[in-house]
Amino acid sequence: MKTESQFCGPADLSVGQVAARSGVAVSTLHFYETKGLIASRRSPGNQRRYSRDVLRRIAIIKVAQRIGIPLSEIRAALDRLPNGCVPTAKDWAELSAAWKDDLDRRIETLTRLRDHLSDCIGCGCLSIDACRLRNPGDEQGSQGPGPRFLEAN
Amino acid sequence: MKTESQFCGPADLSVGQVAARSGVAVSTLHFYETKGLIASRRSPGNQRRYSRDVLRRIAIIKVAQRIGIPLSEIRAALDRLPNGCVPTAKDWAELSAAWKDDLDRRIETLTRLRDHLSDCIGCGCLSIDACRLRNPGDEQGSQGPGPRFLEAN
DNA sequence: ATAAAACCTCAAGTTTACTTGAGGTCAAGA
DNA sequence: TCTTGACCTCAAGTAAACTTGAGGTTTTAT
Repeated sequence: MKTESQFCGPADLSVGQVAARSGVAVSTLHFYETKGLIASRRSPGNQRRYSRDVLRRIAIIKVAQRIGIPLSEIRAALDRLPNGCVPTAKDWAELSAAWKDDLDRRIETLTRLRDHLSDCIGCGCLSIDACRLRNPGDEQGSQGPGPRFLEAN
Repeated sequence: MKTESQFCGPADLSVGQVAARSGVAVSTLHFYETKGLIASRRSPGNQRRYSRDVLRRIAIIKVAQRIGIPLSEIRAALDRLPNGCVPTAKDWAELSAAWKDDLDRRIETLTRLRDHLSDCIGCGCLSIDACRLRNPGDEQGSQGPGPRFLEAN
């Protein structure tokens, strides 16, 4: 409140300010920086200074995370943006369109799973080789972290 | 193939056999056992012996995982079953009904997110405080592992 | 009787996405 | 000036769900 530049210009933001405005912890901002998701300049005293674009970038990151995109992919997507580190509305349009497809696929997968589940409720058919629920086929359903078990058939 | 008991009775299974039939790795079976998800008897030589029910139990675990239920909850659900360690068709009906609700909720959340995303594609509205995408509200979207950031507003 | 395949235990490693802590620096108000 | 509060850098911890490895025992097939 006190250090905000009087005229509402593009004054740089400190980590604390970015944290407050974006809703992510300071430690997370540090972390994102090490992961190459955001960047910062330094003040004479070696403190991080962000331009306001970082807020938009973080917004994009958070949306992507809610969709279920891992940080590595988010980073890759942001890296592919032609406009350096300032995502434009057009960039956002492209990203969000791609991610929407991703989301569509996830929703479809889960919906299919749900339908099978409905079919199987109460039927007791959960046999190892017969039930469709047991044999994923196209439905991947991998969204945890860590090494995933590769279904080997 | 060779050691299967001749008459197709309820002969106990070794870890390797369970692994082969269920599609999960031996190490995973060990792991599930330490987590209390499955149980085993021991042979005179201290090797694990499973009754066939374990296959059904594993089937249930895998379905639940695909739905997105964490192992801890799966364990809790299985523990709550009245019938000891052999889930009956009725048990399965109850579990799957509960999990279907869970799945329904997840699908709804993602669908809502997708709709917002569609609204926002190209509009460039991704401003920190205005956009609905940025302000989760009811949509939790937490499905990663590890400590989650608690949205503090 | 043996050799090879399958098991056993326990400790430690892996990935993702962060957080916590220690030990020290910078900036701003009283 | 001095005392906070905000920052900085590393290193290490956390949680989930497993995997890998070392060192040793059982089974099983020959």
